[in-house]
This record gives sequence, structure tokens and C-alpha cells, in this order.
Amino acid sequence: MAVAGGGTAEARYRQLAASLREAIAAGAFGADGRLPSEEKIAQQYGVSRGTVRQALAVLRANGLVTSRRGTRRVVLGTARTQSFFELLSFTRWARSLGEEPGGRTIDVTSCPANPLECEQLNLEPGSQVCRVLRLRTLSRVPIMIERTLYPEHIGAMIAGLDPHAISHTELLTEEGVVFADTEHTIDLVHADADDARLLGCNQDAPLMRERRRATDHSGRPLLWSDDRFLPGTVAFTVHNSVATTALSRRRG
Amino acid sequence: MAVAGGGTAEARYRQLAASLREAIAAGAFGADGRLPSEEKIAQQYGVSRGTVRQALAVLRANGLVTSRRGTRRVVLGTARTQSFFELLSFTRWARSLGEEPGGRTIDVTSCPANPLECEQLNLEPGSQVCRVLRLRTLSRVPIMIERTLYPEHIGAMIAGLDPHAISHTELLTEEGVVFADTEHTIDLVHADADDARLLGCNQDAPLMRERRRATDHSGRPLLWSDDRFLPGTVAFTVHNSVATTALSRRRG
DNA sequence: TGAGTCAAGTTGTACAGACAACTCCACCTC
DNA sequence: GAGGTGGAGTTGTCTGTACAACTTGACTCA
Repeated sequence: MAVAGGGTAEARYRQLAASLREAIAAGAFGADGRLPSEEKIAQQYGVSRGTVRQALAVLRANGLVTSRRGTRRVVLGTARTQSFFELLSFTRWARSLGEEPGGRTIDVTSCPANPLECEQLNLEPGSQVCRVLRLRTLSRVPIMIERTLYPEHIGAMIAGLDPHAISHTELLTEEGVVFADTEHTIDLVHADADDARLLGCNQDAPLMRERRRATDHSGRPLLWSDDRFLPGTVAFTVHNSVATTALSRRRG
Repeated sequence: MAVAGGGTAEARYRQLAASLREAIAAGAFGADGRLPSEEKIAQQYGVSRGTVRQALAVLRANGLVTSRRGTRRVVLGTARTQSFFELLSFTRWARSLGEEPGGRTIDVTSCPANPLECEQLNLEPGSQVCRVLRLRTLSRVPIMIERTLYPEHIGAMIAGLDPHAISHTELLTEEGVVFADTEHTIDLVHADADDARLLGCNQDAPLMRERRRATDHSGRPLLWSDDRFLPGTVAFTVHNSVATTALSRRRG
């Protein structure tokens, strides 16, 4: 039936997190930025302390508040972290910026994967994969080259598609594909001939590369993509605290 | 007294998380990678289900396991996320790689901050700041230029320091400075004259830039740094799931 | 064969209580 | 004034219980 979300009422701790987020943005909690105690918040909203803690854990993971045994929590900032989908999908990201996402599908082919690709997509050696090459624009200005690899069962949904379709990710979601986890790796590369031609830069010009690997709930890879941005068009930010770390830095 | 950690026994859920992490790395949980149910794990380790859930939340945030209502958890991978300090401190990072961290302090000056810097460090306009310029090496090979800005009260601890000291961060920690949160922003810049001279690259050569801003528990900024890496020496990876997102992507 | 139904199993949410660990301020003492 | 003491307040950890929401596989029935 593909009921697209909204079926169940949102959890109480999420509602509470949203309320607190608004309160923080509105500048409640005075100049010193100290939150009320968990107990007070619990009474105020008519929930248990456990629920308050769950809500605050969300805000802490987003870098909005600190937390430390013995003292009240303190507002850190109004860090606007993005939703999972704004990070997964170029289209969603563009929309969240209030800009018009666009793109042109340059090429779609189906062919056997090489060993590295098989490993990334967790496929048997020699399996068929679907290769998509797209040029992405933000308000009609080209900013990114996207090379995406889909396993065959996903690629089949992409293949017979309008080449002008804007968002493949949203299409797949509508078809019932569930994206659950992604891993992003960010580094710097030099433009190859295709990059240069399509982005209108010189060959060997520096590009910001983001490689994304998405999996479903069972850990099966759904796509592997190599996205190359023109310099100055994108920046990545990560918040991390003593308690939770999501980012890591590797030798290039 | 500066008792350097280790005072209190580690929380049970952290011990459990470590155990489970090892078990995953050792390849327990069979070929399908399904974990036992929370109840089973709780019985096996003699803890309550709540504690098990706390431990599993850590693993999930690290991208090691999935989680989804109705089905068992599944092993995703052996993602090695780094500790907070390996991300904050170049020295700690190098050591975790098994390489020898090094560096040379090029310049230390104290002067008034410009408006942007005041905003980043949350200081009154015109406040004094401490500026440190360092060249960082990995196994004697230069890979990064670090420009760090400290507010005066922190800078005072750095100023009278051996110019050959390797880790300023660790020194500050020993002095009782507590780092609690950081924000990292990653983008691409071109080498200026100083970068080129010190890193031995051409001017305007592309560099990977990481800007870090660290605060203490109350949200007071402790440092703001602009680090520029030679291409190919570093890559950043982020794991994120539907439940938790730490990364965001911005217009450059 | 195919579709629908049901029950068992599993994770998510929420509540309540208890204690530990820690911070901070007021107070006291020297 | 300096320094130590103590207690109130706050967050961290752990346990236990109950139910809701969801997945999966077995089963039934047309």
C-alpha cells in the first residue's frame, strides 16, 4: 500500500524535542542559556523524566545543548542539522536551501561490475550493475557530477525512466525502497576529462568529492555514488561531543 | 588535583558496548549477522534490557548495527569511529594511526581579534587573542598547516611554551582545560603564499580545509582553528542513519 | 495457487523509582 | 582573606514493568 509516513502519531519525546528546539530558537531560557532541570521540564509537559531525557538526547546529538553531570544543561547554539534525506538526496538538499534542483542524465548503462564495485555493493563477482552519470544544477548553474552505481534489482526501476526526472532517490522511495543508513566519505580529487567537459572547468582542476554508500535496514547496499562538486559550492559540517562521535578522519 | 580520568569505574552499558563490539569484530553472530534479541543479551550478561538498549544505541550511532521495530538487529560492518580526541587533536589522530606526529611552531603572537574572530570566539570586540601558526608532520612528512586562535586566558598557557612541544591540546588538558564539543567544517581552498612556502606546494594549489571550533561544557569557545591539508593526505567519513544525523551539507 | 489472517517474536515508547556521581554555593574555620 | 566542609540540586546509570507497533512465518480458506 506504500502509506508514505504519517500513519502513526509521532512519539512524545520527538514532539517534546521539537518544542524545546523552538523554545531555544525563540531565545527562551534567558541570557545565560541554562535550561530548567529535567524534573521541571517533565512536570511542565506532563511526561516522565525518562521521556525528557530522550528528547534532550536528540538535542544533544544535534549539538544544541551541552550536558554534564551535576549542572543544568546549557544552550550551545541553534545548529541546524539536516534530515537524513537532505543528506542522501541532492534534490532534497537543494529544496531545503530554497534553490531549484535540476539535472541532466548524461548516460545510463548496464554492465558487469569490477571487483571494487562488487565489494562496495556486496555483490557476487561479475554481477550486473546499473551505472548512471548525471550533471546536477542548483538554480540552473552546474555544480556537481554524480556517478551512481545501483545493483541490478534497483537499477531496473531506474532504467525505464524519463531522462528528465529530477530525483531518482524520491522515485525509489515511492517504489518502496527504504534507505536506512549512509556513509559519506569526503576528500579532494582532480577533474578527469569528463568532469572538466561537463562542469566547464579545466582538466585536473580540484574538486570536492563526496562518496556515499546507502544501505537498507538489513545492511544490503542500495547504491554507491561518487559526487564531485566544484570548489566553493559546498561545505560539510559535523558536530560532535565527548559523548557521541559520528565523524572520523582517515589517511587519504 | 587534575586526576586524569580513570577515577570511576566505567558504566556498565559502555562495557557491554565494548564487549558487543568485539564480538561483532570477531565475527560472532553468524553469516546472516543477526544479533540475539535484547532480552537474550540482557540475560546473558546479567543486566536489564534498558542497559542493553543503551549499549546498542552506542553501536547504532557508530554505524555498527541497524535497528528496526519488529526484527532483530543486523550487523552492518566494523566501522571504526574515532574518539572525540582523535578528531580534536592532530597528535592523538597521528598516534591512533601508528604514525609519528610532529610539528614546528612557526609563529606565536598576541594581538586584537578582528570582528569575525571575535564572533567565533564569542569575545568582546577588540579583545586580545593568541595566534599560533604551526606546520604539522606525519612521520616527518609535512602534511598540514594549522592556524589556531585562542582566547587570551587559554593563550596564556600556550605562550610560555617550548616551541618544540608536540601537542598543545594535551597540554591544555593537563592544565585542566576541558574540551566538550567541537564543530568541524570541511571545504576546499587554495594555498596562499604562506601555505605554499611551508607545505612546499605551489601557490593556489588546492588544499583540503578543516575548520574546528571547540567549546567547554558551558559553551565557551576554547579555540578556533583553520587547518589545511595537502591533497591525498586525509579523508573524512561520516556515518548517519535515519535516526541520528550529525553531518550537514552547506552552500560553500 | 494465491490471498488473507493470526500468533509469536522483537523493538520502540513511556512510566516509576532508586541510587551514584558530580557541581556549586553558602557557610564555617583558621 | 583563604581554604576546607557540607548540603542542596542536578544529571548519569540501572532496574523493572507494561503496552504499542511492527515483522515474519505458518496457517487457513477460497
